Amino acid sequence: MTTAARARAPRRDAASNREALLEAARTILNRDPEASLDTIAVTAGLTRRAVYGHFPSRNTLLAELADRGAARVAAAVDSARAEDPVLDIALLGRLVWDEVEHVRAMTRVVVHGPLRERIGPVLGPIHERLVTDAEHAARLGSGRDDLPAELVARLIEGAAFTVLDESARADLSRTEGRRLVILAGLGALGLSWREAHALLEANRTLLDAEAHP
Amino acid sequence: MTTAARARAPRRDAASNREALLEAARTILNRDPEASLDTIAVTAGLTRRAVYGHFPSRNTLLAELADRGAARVAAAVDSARAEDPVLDIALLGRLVWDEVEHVRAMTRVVVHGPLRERIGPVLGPIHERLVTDAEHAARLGSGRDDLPAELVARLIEGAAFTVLDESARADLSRTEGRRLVILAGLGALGLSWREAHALLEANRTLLDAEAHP
DNA sequence: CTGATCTTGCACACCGATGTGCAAGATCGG
DNA sequence: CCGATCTTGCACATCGGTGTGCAAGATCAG
Repeated sequence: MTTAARARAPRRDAASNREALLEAARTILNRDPEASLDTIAVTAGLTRRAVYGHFPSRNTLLAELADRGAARVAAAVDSARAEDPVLDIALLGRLVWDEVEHVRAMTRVVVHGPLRERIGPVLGPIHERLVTDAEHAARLGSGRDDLPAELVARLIEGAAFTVLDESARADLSRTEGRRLVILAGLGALGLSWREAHALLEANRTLLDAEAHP
Repeated sequence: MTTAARARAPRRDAASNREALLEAARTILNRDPEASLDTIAVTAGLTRRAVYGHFPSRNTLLAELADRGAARVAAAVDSARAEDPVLDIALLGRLVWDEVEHVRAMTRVVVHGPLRERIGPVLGPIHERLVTDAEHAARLGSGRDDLPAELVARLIEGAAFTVLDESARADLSRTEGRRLVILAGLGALGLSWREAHALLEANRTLLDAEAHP
């Protein structure tokens, strides 16, 4: 950058160790979101002291982890969109679910903790899309009209988190999680369970392995 | 108890200070569940050191707080029961809501934190009642049949916590909270929003000031 | 092989929290 | 008023965590 360029390229295990730290943090924090830096370092095969050779502080590590996750979710969310608002909410559930189900226990902490503001640029648009869908569905008569769309969107988000908790507790399969997060979301939107069930039957791709309608 | 009886009755401010500590803990912990013992003591008009004259440890204080809340919830829950399972779930929502809405932020921490086992005897029966209602409703065709009753019960509980979070965020009124917790619960059970709405219209006492059907 | 780069192991300072000991003081009961 | 009871203020120990400094060693690039 400035005057003195590096005399030599960095050792190649520097990058791999850095990745190992992020990977270990992902694993450990998903088990215990309050885990100490030492636990993370040891899991990565390093010492706590060595961490500070890669990250200036604990928070920096966590921030980078959150950034990566947020980027993946953002890309997934932008990859597809449905015209019908009810279908779009189901689709949104599936897209987000696929990106967060492998960090189930961590998700709530990241979204509701101090890192929330950091991933705000990702969360905001998702929330707005839910609000738009909710009021669109209400106008069409397919979604509830007895609560403000803003509130409906929050109920749907809350339902998704409940499924996240439950799936971490009961160790649900990926497909079961998809189904559950969609059913719970549509229930919050005001659909009867038969309607939600029928929608899933009519759109089997929502549960399929790789679907980008 | 044993040989040496107290020479004199305890000072009357001992009891009142003890109550002040519990009251302060309720207030402070509801704002910040991680609040320090010092904050609680000062709020009660005492010193941190004085707390140990009433409680042997921080945890003891919290435990007594949880016990009192649990006792109130247990009494409320046992005060009424409806024949129809759907109506019973709505009723249950209202009964519990009225007892916990004044400690909104604290509820999730107590139920999901280390004090959970302490209030287990209260939580257990409520959960069982929800499960029974859910499978009963499924048999009648009024509740969802596409998920195990155990899971449906958890979704209903999760919906209630979502409403709790939202009500703390948006400072909803007591009545709005009642309505919301019932609607969210019935949505998780699989009712359409029109059905849920109709049920509330047919049972206005669910939202009334003092109803014991 | 040489030397830069990375890791380690120790040390330390710092922070915020809980829990105790003890003496002096304030407060209330009889 | 006397004395038991409660509160205070201080010091201290303990614990677990983060962040740094420094020297010695391991590791890898060239």
